[in-house]
Amino acid sequence: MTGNGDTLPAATVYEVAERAGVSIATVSRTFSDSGKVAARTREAVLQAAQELQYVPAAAARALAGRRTRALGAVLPHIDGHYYSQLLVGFDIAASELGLSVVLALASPDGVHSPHALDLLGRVDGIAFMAPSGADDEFVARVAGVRPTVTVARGRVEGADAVHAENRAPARELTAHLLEHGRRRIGFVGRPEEGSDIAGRHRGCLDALEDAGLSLVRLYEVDPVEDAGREVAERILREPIDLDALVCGNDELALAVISRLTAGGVRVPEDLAVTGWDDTVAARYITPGLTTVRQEIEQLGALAARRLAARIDGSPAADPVTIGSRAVLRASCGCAEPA
Amino acid sequence: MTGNGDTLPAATVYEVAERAGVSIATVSRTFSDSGKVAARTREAVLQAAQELQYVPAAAARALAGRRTRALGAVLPHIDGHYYSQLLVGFDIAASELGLSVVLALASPDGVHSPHALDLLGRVDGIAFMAPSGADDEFVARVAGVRPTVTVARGRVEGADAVHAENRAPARELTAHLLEHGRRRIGFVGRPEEGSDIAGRHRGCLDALEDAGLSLVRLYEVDPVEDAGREVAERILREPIDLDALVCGNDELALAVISRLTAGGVRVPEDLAVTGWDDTVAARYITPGLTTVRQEIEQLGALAARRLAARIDGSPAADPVTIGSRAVLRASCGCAEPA
DNA sequence: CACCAGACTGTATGCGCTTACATCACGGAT
DNA sequence: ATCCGTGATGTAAGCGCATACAGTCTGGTG
Repeated sequence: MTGNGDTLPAATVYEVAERAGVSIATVSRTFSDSGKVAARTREAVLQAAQELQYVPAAAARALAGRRTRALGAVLPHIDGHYYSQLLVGFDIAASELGLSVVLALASPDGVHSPHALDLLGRVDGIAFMAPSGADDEFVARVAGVRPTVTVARGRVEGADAVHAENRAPARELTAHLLEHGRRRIGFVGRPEEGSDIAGRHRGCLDALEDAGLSLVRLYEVDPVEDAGREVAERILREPIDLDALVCGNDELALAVISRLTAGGVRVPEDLAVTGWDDTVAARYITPGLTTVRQEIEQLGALAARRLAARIDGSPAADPVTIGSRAVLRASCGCAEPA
Repeated sequence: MTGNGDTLPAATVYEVAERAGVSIATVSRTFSDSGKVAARTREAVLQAAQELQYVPAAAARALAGRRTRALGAVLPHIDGHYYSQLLVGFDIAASELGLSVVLALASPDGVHSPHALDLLGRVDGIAFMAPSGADDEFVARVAGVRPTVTVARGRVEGADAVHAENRAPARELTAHLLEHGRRRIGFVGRPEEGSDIAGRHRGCLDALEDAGLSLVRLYEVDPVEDAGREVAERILREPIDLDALVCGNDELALAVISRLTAGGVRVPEDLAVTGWDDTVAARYITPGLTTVRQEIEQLGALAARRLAARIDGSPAADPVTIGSRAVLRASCGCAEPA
């Protein structure tokens, strides 16, 4: 038999109060440090609490205080750099604000489990970090009843929005390709209304227009490896006159490069390729992947802070955007650095 | 001005009860489907609830029901494949059991924010997914008062434990290296008591012993890219007679290969290298990284289910281990597949 | 036709905490 | 000496729900 198996009932304010020789109100005040407790008393309470291993019951606090002190985070249940960083930033910022984070992973297509609703009863505000999709309606509904922030999604009435910069960097990235002498450019990714990839697509078109050119081809696919491989295969099968491919994210770009290279296409000599996100693999593939790095953690932190502000009564604010910077490696045609 | 800014106070059982023409007990029963409600009544309640956009307040349920219906997950705040998958598995399993997940990220060195304590007041059970470290004491303390499960950590009295298989696969992997004719093998990673990497190290030694050999060198470093690069640099600087390197994880292996290759060492011809985790980059680097793949999601799911069982009264059970399988690519000396 | 077992539903209590409001002690101002 | 402001603490009333216990109503039995 390992351990005692059972757990003793936790101490309550009453027991702490009795032990410290004060009333429960004083215990409560001590733990919510409203500053209204004399130093001596405070010490005594803390001491008693420590001895009893007292931890305030969040449920009771939430019920009495009418706020849960928790934030909800909805993201697709896929692993990967982007969402991990987002979540890390969100959690750190939330915990700095004294808020807990409750998770609600949605399936990648945006369908929520019935428990996504439970979330509403658990938190003071919700951040939607999954890409726009089947849950648009749900988001709008939530935004009507709780402080809500969307992360890199289409605009929702009543919700705050935070974004990573897409259009301008995409424009620069594409312009960079043009400087390398590329002229026949294709884009890989589905530019869905309000999504990150739509912004990247737009920026790519901007640069092209600046140069009096137009996009040779749009491969409208999901931003996943499989889709990237398929695009590469289509290119190998029906060669078209393309000298650069701007991919909506690194997953696509990596798969494209890998498959194309295996098929005999030289990257970047025959075809330059760029990605977006600066994932780990981007710096291990050959040639190194030229991509865009963003402070996704900051984005997550921003979301948490906006939510907290809304909860504290601030009105919804204008969308906020965080910056990004290109990481030039070899896949665009630059010389591989030492 | 965007949105109404304010949120209406949420509906309660009282309002639903009144609208449906029943008592609050019936509303409560309907939502906790204890099966004690007549179909007609149930319909009426659901209807009323829908109209009022009623969502049960988790805090009140928790307080009255004496259980939060939430699990806590403690993991280091680093991004990466492994922890994402773990969390995804944990969350999916938890939500299938009707439980929410509250996050508590600890800094990578195991130091918890003061808010890690809050977690105790918020959940019915806690899973520690961060590697053993500065928080060992905290884990033991939690295990004394709440159902607790450790994931890939050293044994803790009173806590359940789940692990991924390490020793046996490491033995096989090393044996595979021996089959390739390698004899002078080194290990990269710090084999800390009870950790995954300790198991891998042990398995590596097993295979060596089986063959009457011994480890040529142990590079005892943290399992991160920087450390891998430093090991590679040390090897370039002070060449030692090594023909294979078993790395504690992919991060190390990738960094080692990358740096070594840049320094003129041919992998796998001069030196074979293996990793662990089968991260994304493992299949994009050249040569493809031979590594071990594990169903980390399953591990997370297992943790959630054990916790739920403990909460429902089951006693602590014996540690559980999930399997794994080697993924042979080219870095071990195998021919690169098509 | 009286009686009883279910099957439902209602009443009432309390989960552990926050927070208005009341109380009290104390010291300076008048 | 009296009055009153100030700061510290206590009192008590819920917060929204689960649930034990007590009805109420049906239909089947003897």
